[in-house]
Amino acid sequence: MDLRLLRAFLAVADHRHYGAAAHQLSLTQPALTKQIQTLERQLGGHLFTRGRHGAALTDLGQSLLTDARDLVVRSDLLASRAVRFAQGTVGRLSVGFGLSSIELAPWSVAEFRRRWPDVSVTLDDMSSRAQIERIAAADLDVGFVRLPAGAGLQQYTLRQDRLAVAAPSAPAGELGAWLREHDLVRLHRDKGPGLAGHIDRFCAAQAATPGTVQVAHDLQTVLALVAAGVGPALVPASATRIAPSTVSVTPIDDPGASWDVGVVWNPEHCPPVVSNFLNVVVPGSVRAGQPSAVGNVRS
Amino acid sequence: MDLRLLRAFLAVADHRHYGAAAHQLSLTQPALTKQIQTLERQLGGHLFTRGRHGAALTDLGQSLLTDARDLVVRSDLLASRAVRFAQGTVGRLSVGFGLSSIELAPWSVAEFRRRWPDVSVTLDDMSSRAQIERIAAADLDVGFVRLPAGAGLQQYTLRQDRLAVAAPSAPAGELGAWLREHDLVRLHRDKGPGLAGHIDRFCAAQAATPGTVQVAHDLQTVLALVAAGVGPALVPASATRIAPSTVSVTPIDDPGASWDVGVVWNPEHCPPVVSNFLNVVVPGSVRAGQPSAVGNVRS
DNA sequence: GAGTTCTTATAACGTCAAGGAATGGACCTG
DNA sequence: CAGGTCCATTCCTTGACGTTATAAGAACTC
Repeated sequence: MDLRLLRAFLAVADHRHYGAAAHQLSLTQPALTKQIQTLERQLGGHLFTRGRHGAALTDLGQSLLTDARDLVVRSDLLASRAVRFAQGTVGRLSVGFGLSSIELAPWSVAEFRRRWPDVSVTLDDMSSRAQIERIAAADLDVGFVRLPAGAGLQQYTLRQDRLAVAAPSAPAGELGAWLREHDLVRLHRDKGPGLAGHIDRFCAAQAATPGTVQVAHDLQTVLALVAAGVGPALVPASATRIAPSTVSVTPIDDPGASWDVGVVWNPEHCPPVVSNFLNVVVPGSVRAGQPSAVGNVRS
Repeated sequence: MDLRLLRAFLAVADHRHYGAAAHQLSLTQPALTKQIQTLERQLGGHLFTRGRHGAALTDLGQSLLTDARDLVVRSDLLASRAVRFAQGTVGRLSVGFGLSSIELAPWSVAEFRRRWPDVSVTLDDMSSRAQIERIAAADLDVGFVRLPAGAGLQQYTLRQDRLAVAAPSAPAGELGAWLREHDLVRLHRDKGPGLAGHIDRFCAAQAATPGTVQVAHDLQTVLALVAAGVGPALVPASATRIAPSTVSVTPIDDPGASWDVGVVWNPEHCPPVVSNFLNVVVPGSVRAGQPSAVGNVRS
């Protein structure tokens, strides 16, 4: 069953005239005649009764008509959907975000949704480390994470973040000394292994090893505990926004306290939707439209 | 969108191996490679990631898979249905019958239904004249009628029928004299114009012009009126079976009282279902299976 | 790490069928 | 009967498809 022959059949059925049908198909009449003859040979029966008034459908032709139309329409739909999918106009995209990107991800996703409304976007909240693992496994498309991402992945730095002291009042005196005198409210390691590691390294660099007053499972709670006077905490400066007004957040002005935040993706798994998303986040970063092009489209 | 390419795509998707897929398609591997490349070029994206372990579907391939399967299945269905329709294995058949063929038609149709269960048969009850008109207009496929059918139609004689006298008791004496002494219960002309004409001609040949006692609209009623003593009637001898036991039916032994009954069809409109039906009615009358064949079926 | 063995991709070539131009033939119309 | 309108046929060119042979790449083996 060749769709080309079915299209020929439908054209003739519509026009009831070989010449007109051939013109519509950009063919000459003899070519069309041969196509219809081929189809009739394959089916084993005549599709049209030819006569002075042109071509009229036989019973067989009539019985074929609706289904043939249906099939041709479906094939066109299939093709157009596939092309749009290949262009990233439709499809699915999963985006990861976490502590490091509370402000970055939502905006990017909203903008992407506006530009590509037919792509369904999934937002997943998880630690930078988990994002990176899943991106490497091609299980997640892109992520907003604490950099660097690691080998094999591509990244783009969007901005910097740094540690800040969250306490009822700003710490007085030298920071290292202050740290040596306080135990900290901490975020559970699993919820932010990158952050935890960073805090450890920074404290070590300050020659301090503060203990743990209490562990919380999200940043909101950490800040609430700080506000309740349980103890101070080291938090990302970007968390200022979600801090209660009774908590003083003091960014730490030290190179060792800062890190890069950016978007990460897997160059081995970069379908058009991903390229399009990256172009929203970092305009001009990736050529858009046909990143996985395979040559010229003919038909 | 070429179904051949979709089949290639599905084969590779199933086997995840070009060689195996090519074998299934009775192709060599390079040919299959080219088909997939063609499809990928048309869609504008890769369908498979090729590697040591064969070919794995990309997102694009995955998104195409179910719809492609559906389309291919539908095309196969369409083709097989069309072929069976062309062979007369499925389809529609309208059969006409009337007074002349009360016993012939039902048996033929029943037998045909047994042999070709997927053809839906419509039985239409109408006069021979109406059947012939509709057959000539290709509005009815075949009919069981009083012969001859007329120009342009083909017919086959199945048996003879003749007039019979239906009366409370068999007519005594010479028939012509008897006819001249009785008025008749008659069937409405429109219900059996052929029969009515035949009766008129026969009576005229017997030098009788019997009047009309009463007109009924079906044969059953005519016989009931006879049984009720309203008057005698001339009816087809084949009507014996439906006559009440109190009515004596005496076939008339005269060449002028008999006629042929047979099956009629339109040679200009003789799709396979019709040929198949005729083969049931008159085994061997028409070559079965591919009466409207158009050459050899290749694919 | 060189060789082997899996893959898929490419090159070269022959074949066959699709399409175009010209022509034929059947049928109606004036 | 000439002219017009259809579809069918013929002949020819071109290109697409498939085959054979070979390359190229990646993952094992020893």
